[in-house]
Amino acid sequence: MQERRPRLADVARVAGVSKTAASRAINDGYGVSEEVRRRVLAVADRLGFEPHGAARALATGRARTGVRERIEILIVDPDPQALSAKPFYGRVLTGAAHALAGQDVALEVKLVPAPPPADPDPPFGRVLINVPAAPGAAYARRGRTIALGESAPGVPFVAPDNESGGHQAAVHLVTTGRRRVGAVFGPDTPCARERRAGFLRVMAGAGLTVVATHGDFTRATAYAAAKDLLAREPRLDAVFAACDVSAMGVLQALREAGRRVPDDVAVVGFDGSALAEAADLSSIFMPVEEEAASAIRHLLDPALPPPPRLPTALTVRGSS
Amino acid sequence: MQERRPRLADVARVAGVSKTAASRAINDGYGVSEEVRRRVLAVADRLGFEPHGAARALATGRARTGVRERIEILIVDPDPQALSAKPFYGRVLTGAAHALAGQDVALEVKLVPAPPPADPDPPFGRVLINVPAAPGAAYARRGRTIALGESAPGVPFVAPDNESGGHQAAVHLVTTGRRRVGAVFGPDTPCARERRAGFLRVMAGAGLTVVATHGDFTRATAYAAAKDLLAREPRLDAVFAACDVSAMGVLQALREAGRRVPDDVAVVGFDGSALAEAADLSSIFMPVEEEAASAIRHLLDPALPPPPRLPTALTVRGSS
DNA sequence: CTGAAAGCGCTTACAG
DNA sequence: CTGAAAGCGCTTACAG
Repeated sequence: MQERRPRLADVARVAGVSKTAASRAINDGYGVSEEVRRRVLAVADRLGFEPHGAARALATGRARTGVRERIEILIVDPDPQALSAKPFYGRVLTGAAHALAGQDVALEVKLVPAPPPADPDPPFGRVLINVPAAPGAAYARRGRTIALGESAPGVPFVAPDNESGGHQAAVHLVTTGRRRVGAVFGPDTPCARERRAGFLRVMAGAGLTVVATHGDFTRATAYAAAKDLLAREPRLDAVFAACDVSAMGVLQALREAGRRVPDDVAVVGFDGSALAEAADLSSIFMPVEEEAASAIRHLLDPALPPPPRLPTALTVRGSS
Repeated sequence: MQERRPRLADVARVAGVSKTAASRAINDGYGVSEEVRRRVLAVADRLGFEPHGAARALATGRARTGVRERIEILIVDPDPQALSAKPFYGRVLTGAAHALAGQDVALEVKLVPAPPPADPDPPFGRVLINVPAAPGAAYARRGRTIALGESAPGVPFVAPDNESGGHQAAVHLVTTGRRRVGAVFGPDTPCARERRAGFLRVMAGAGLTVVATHGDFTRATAYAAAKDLLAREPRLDAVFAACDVSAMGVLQALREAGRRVPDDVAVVGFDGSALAEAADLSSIFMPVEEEAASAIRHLLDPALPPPPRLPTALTVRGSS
């Protein structure tokens, strides 16, 4: 037996009123006698009536369907395990979820290995992460777009003040008396370059030269890099790592070399993720949650301009 | 000037054909001359015509709107920073995103402090995380539901074989010659109890007593707990922690007490998250991604039964 | 307060 | 191949 889904007309008929009255009773309840309202609602409930979203959307002119709007977090990362391995993404989702709390806007997560082509059904808004190229137009068909970190030219973005973060790390090391400083910088990306610039500016100002190598934000590379630094400067008394994961590799290399942390060598990471907390690692805190929340707020209300660079903060823990 | 969105009628008029022809040209392209098809498409493109999803859904009778189906990941966690702090959730999203790849089903993330009441617009399917009570009916109105870890009675769930995981950790420690074993177990939850049971079963079998305390899966508590264990058994040569974060606290307490890891004391955690990798911590790997993927596959196709307990695996790293 | 009727934008038998 | 017309289920002026 066909269980036809009850329509508004069914409710109206059973309740003995017009569709108009039924509709009003079910919606605002305005302009119907209490008596009718009660009866209609009872019938609707008994029949299990659920308004047809599409029909309603069509009638009201709310262009998109009756379904909630959604904001898409588009994560472009060739590593299929990215969401598992990098705390960054979880933090983004946290910030986004908070900014969306009570908004009745769905938060959709999309994890793709490469920037996708145009979307046939664009969302209300989207947050781009790691979208480097210049697809510009492809993302502009509907809704607003904002990136986390610099993206294609013309795409507004929000980012932490990396330069100042590097600055803070350096000041911390210098003011705590470190003089033979090493650094494992990141790859050749805007954010890594900024961290590096801020760090070196202070060191240069303090008249200190830095034993430095480039890393790729991974533990293994940083581990090898730290061994290299130690070989080049055995009296090393501090290491700045461009991210917390790198810092973990540095810590291990130092321990294996018999150096005590922080007594012999201080270590400062960058990110301020849960990893730093768990490993008792001093780190430059990046306000990732706040970045994401700002991005969402901008999407929700374009009148709120994308914020300028968000401030980082030094968190001193047991490693320095 | 009002930029009215072009309708099918506009396209038809400009192309000099009927709405019927225009519709066919735009949709299946079946039953229209090549000539007309081409012209209609050109006009549609020039006018920037985009079919109105709701109207289309209404006309075709596809009950739900024209929008993609979605699967909701409902994370219930009183900690608003949960997504940032606990790698577990990120791993769940990774597994879910993979299982959904190429399915045209949206992955919606919902982070709430407490189990929500019934949903007015239930999704196609949902994955419950940390939903303890017995809301049963509230989640059953539409779509299927599956939980990660035991949930309300009657709700199917997928979970790792925690008992066997505890077993693996114990076997590892015993077979590598550890004899004065300590443990920082978890709180009074099914999964922590299972890990504990598996661990103790082996130890009892080996005739070893375990110096144990209860933890709460946090670093701070584990840190204190480890100090306590050390006080109760100074010759401690191994510690099992019920999760990786706890293990980090244990590691610190051991280092501060001058114990070398793994030479003096071996440490094994539980989770196998990125944290263990970064900290070079031996750990029982929980197949979280796989759990989530299985859950999604079940939602997508109920014919695939919720899998039985998924196997855990020991990953030996530098701490044991 | 109440209801007949038009209309939201599209699809699809049906007849030509 | 082509098009006039009905209809998807709901909302909302408009008139009573």
